[in-house]
This record gives sequence, C-alpha cells and structure tokens, in this order.
Amino acid sequence: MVTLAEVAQHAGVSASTVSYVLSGKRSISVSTRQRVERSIQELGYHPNAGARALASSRSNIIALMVPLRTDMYVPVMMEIAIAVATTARAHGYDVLLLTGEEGPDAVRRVTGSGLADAMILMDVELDDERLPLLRETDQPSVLIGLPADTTGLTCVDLDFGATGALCAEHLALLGHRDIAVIGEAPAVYERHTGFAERTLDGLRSRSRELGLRVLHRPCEGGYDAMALTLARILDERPGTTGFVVQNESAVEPLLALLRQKGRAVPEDVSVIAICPDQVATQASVRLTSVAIPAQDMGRHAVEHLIAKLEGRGEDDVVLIAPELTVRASTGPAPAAP
Amino acid sequence: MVTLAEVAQHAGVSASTVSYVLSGKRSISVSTRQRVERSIQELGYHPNAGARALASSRSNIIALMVPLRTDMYVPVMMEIAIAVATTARAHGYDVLLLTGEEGPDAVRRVTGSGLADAMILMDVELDDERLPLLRETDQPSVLIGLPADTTGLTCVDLDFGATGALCAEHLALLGHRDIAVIGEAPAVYERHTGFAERTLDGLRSRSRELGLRVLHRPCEGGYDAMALTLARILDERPGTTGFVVQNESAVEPLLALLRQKGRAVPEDVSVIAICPDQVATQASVRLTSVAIPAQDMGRHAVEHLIAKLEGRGEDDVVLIAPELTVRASTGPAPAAP
DNA sequence: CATAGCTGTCGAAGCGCTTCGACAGTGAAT
DNA sequence: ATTCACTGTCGAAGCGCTTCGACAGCTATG
Repeated sequence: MVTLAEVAQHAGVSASTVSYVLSGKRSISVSTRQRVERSIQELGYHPNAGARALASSRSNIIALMVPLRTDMYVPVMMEIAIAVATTARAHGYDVLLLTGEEGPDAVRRVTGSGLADAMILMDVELDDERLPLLRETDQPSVLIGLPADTTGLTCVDLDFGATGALCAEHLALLGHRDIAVIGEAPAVYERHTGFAERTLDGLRSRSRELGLRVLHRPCEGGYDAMALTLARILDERPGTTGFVVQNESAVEPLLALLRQKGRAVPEDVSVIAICPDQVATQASVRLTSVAIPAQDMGRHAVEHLIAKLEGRGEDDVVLIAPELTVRASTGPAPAAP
Repeated sequence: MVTLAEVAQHAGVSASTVSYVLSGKRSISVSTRQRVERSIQELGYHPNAGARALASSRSNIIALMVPLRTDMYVPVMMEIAIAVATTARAHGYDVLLLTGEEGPDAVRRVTGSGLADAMILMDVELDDERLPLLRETDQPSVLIGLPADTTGLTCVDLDFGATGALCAEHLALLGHRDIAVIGEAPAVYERHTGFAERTLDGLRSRSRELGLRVLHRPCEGGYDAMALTLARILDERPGTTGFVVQNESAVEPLLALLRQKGRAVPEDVSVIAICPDQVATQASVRLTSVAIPAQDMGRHAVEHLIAKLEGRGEDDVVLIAPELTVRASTGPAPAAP
C-alpha cells in the first residue's frame, strides 16, 4: 500500500505539501503540483479513507436508509437509491446503504461513530421514531417523504396534494362526475406514510370545488385483490367513469379487468395512474399519468444535503410540482345514458 | 463526542483495557468488564469508525456494486441489495453502495483506499472488465452472476442452465411438443450478461433429448413489443402450446394477449415464468414458475465473503438449484387437432 | 533601506483507536 | 521455597492523514 509519505519522498517534497496538493487548501506552485501529481500517478497512490476520516473528522460518506420491505414502489425506491448514489459520487461522496431494520439505532450508530457525515431517510412515516434523534444531532439530514411535523427538518417529496388535485382537474375537465381512487394497500395507510393520505386529501378537496363525487378504496396489488375492489366500486357506484390509481401493481390488473367487463379505455372509462413513467408507457394502454420523479427526488436530496454540509444549507421543505402527462387512457366522459 | 480514553478514565482502567473489552481479543475479568460496559452505557460511547479503520486496517464495510441501469430485474436487484445489507449487518458489516457507473475505477478506488474490506459485484458480464482487477488484488470478492472464466473467482448464481432444463422437462411431461421462449431484451444478449444464454442452452439441450421443438425470441418488455413478438411466433409456429418467459415485464402482456386471442391458459397453452415468486403469484393467472431466489443469492454472497475475510474461504462457484413451482398456468397439452 | 505583506513550503502535533510486549499477581507443579 | 505458566492489566508505539503555526524568500510600500 502506497502512503502519502512515500509520494512525498518520491516527489521530493514534504507530506504536508502532498496533502495540500490533494486538497487544494493552500496554494502550491505549478511545478511542485505537477511533480506531486506525477508521483501520485506513477505510484498509483490512493489516500487511505480511514486515516483521512480520522484526521479530518469527515468521512465523505452519506448514509441512505431504505425501507426494509419490498412490497411497494420498489422501482421507485431503486431509482431513488441509484440517483442518490450517482449524484453523491459526482460530489465526491460515497453512499452507505442502511435498511430500516435497525430503526432508530442505525441513526445513533452512524452519527455516533462518524461513519457518515450526513444521512438521507426514505419512507418516512408521519410520526417517525427516528425524527427526534435527527433533531437532536447536529449531523445534517434530508428526508424523502413528509412527516407530520417538519420543524427543524429538511424534506424532499413530490407534492402529492397537488398531484391529487391535478388528477381531479383533468378528469373534471373531461366531463367526468363520478370517480374512484384505487389507493395503496391498507397497510400503507395504517403505517401512516403520509403520501397516500396527502394525495387523497388534495384530490378530495379539489373534487369538492369541481363538483366531482369521489369513492376511495385501498387495494392490495395483484389481480385478485383488484378484481374484488373493482367489483365493489362498480356495485356501489355503477356510474363511475374515472379512475385514479395510486398502486402500481394494481394498474395492469385494472386494465385487464375493465377490458374483460367490456368497458373500453378511454371511450367508456378514463384511467390516470400515479406511477413512474416507465410503468405508464409499458402498460397495455399507454397511460395518462402523473409521474413520480424518483431521479429528481434522489438528486435533490443529495444536493440539499451537500449544501448543508458546506454550510450553505437551510432547513426547508421542497415539494416537487407534479406533472400530468396525457396519454391514451383518458378521454371525454361518455354521454349520460 | 465521547472517546475511548474518556470511557477508560470513567471506568478507572487504561484505554487498552477498554479496547479489549470491546473486541474480546484478550481475557478481561468479569468485574472490570462490567465496569467498562457500564461506563460505555452511561457515556453513550460509540467507537469512531475512522480511527478504528486506521488502526486495524479493517473498515468493516462491504462494497456492493449494483448495475446503473434500471431497465431489468429491478425487483430482483433490490431484493438482493436488501438481503446483502441485512445479512452484512447481522455479521457486523455495513454496506457501501456503488453503481456500475464508475466501472473498473470503482474497484481500484475502493481497494486502494481501504474504504471497504471486500466487495460484491452484481450484473457481471461474461467478459467483465472488472475481473482482471479483482484477480490481481488480494481483497476478497464475490460475484453475483457467472462470467465466462471463473478461475480465481467466487461466484453465486441461480443455476440458469438447470432452470432452462427444468422448464423443458415440465412442458415435455405435460405433452407439449412445440414451445417458445420469450427471452430478455436483445440488449441483454448483446451485453453478454450470460444468464439468458445459459437458460437457453439448458433449455435447448434438454429439449433435444426430450424431442421438443424450441423457438427463441428476445423481447423488450411492455405490451407493444410483446404483441409483435407473439404475432411472429404464432405466425412461424402456429402449433406452439408452451411458453417460457424470462422477461418479467413481458409476463402480464403475454397473458393479456393470449386471452385476447382466445387462447385459454392453461387449457390451450401453458406458460412458465422465470421470475420472483411475488410476480408469479400476483399475475392475472397464478403462474407456474421457477423462482429467482434473490434473497438467497444476496445472503450466500455475503456469507461467502465473510468466510473469506475470516480466512475460511475458498474460491468456488455456487449454483443454486432451481425450483419449479406448479401453479395455475400450466396443464396438459391439448389433443392435436 | 527598513517594513509589511505575500506565496510556497515544511515540521510537528494530534485525530481515536488497536495491538504488542511487559509485567504484577496468582496458583500449581516441582 | 522456587520455578513455571497463566491471567488480567497497562503503557507506548504507531496506523496515514490533516492542519496549524513558522518561516524563507519575495515583491510592493512608505
């Protein structure tokens, strides 16, 4: 293993000079810099991460806590994680992957040990038990998601309230009157992850203003659960002509079932999905959708975190504005019978 | 920040004693141990990761390189990553998340800097450019996937050859004669990721023995691509009664299209999927499938790696035996017309 | 011409931990 | 009693780096 001292000797300078060449924290003459850089190249030097962390009290690592369960929004989670890793690397940081398993202890461990300089939390619940710890510590953090109380925290999320409203507007504009929301699995609501409720609230209040009638039904993913849910909806409100689907794994089953029941999309019923664009474009009908901007969320989170690490940070809540893309699954409401 | 020295002082012992209590590398009297442990509790001490890494030359971190693209097998990748993180934690290791983006440089950087003690590589190509580096370094590594030349490497993967054979056997046993394989996207074959070819080879050679005729067609995911592919297959071999699908995102479209064409599953045609169980059970028909044991793969990889780190390791290739679960999508071949 | 202010470099201290060798104390074997 | 091996503890060295203050050699200023 090549050390700084060896590089220094090889280049005929002192160790501190090499260090300053590397960090750029003091001015170095061009000739010295070049000599040092050549030595680094020739010897294949890589600074030792542990020594660096010890001496500087900065690890250049960002911790990312992902949810343990893989039952929902997996592609979204993955895309966020990858965006976080990529963005972090671009700023010279590495990413430590933590699962929710350890819970609050993970926060304690990471902040206590100096393993990471900062952390990003995904899948934040409304009243998350990790939040008090984050508020206590002076280690910067960013949440992806929105807890009930955001004081002293920085959060990044899609504006799910506006998303719901946007869906209502689009359907109202097309003349629909009775709409149904196929929500996330009941467990998601029980867990109080927030985003599902926020979508619903936004959608309901805008619907009220627009005179839409809304029926909300949570739904596990999969074909069978969707079949049951759809049957109930059509039973209770046969006149339903608009659907808003917030559960990725209910999208394709819904389309199949509608087809099977002889309801054409978009002639008879309209469907809006809240999902990543990939899902919307790969479905059996190209879906009008509000995209979940996973990449943006990951990127924003890292950039805010780094701003904080550099002292430029401010605690605030960034809600990304939703965008509705019209594709082939929505159209004018059919004339009343 | 609480340091070892402060704990030592608080407990009235020397720093080295505290260190030995923590590591268990020397015997410590019960009374001293308890005193030290109480001090650790009371002061809320967490060992500094950087200092520890520097002094011991071990970071207790495992690097995990995940593929950058999110175009295939996302749930599988995610599940593996989470299994890796969970298993690693259970053994006292943390996981550093690297994306394929950096390529071979990431390997150099991580081994050179001592950031991680070992690494796990996912999405290994047949002739992966990172392999020479891995062979050179003495840092332990495990591949998830199977390159062309495995000498000097440790690999974990599903036995895709046996998987293909298993599918052929099941369909042959049910009396099918003409089968079609819906493969991965062409890009996957071009990239030489290996597993797709291995599946096909296994399936073909077993089919030859059993007298099955095989038609293989790569297929992008999604409804439109699948429609095109299916049309071509039925055009070329109208008598096809068995399908083996290796592309997750082609499964549901295939089912929808078959339904639409009036071919009942499993009465007229049988479908086997190679996919995670979750996909198989959530599809519109409960699918007979060979599961991709993502969790096992992640767990095995970590356990092998740790064995190596502890000197118990041996280079070898672990192929996990495939298991076919019969569900509702396969049945006897229809009587010839 | 003395002084002040730069720029570029160096030496040394120290970050918090692990680990090696030393050694005091104890009980068993001679 | 003397030796021996063992157990439990300590002190000190050192891991590879960052960073602070010092300072030599300049150029600009009064």
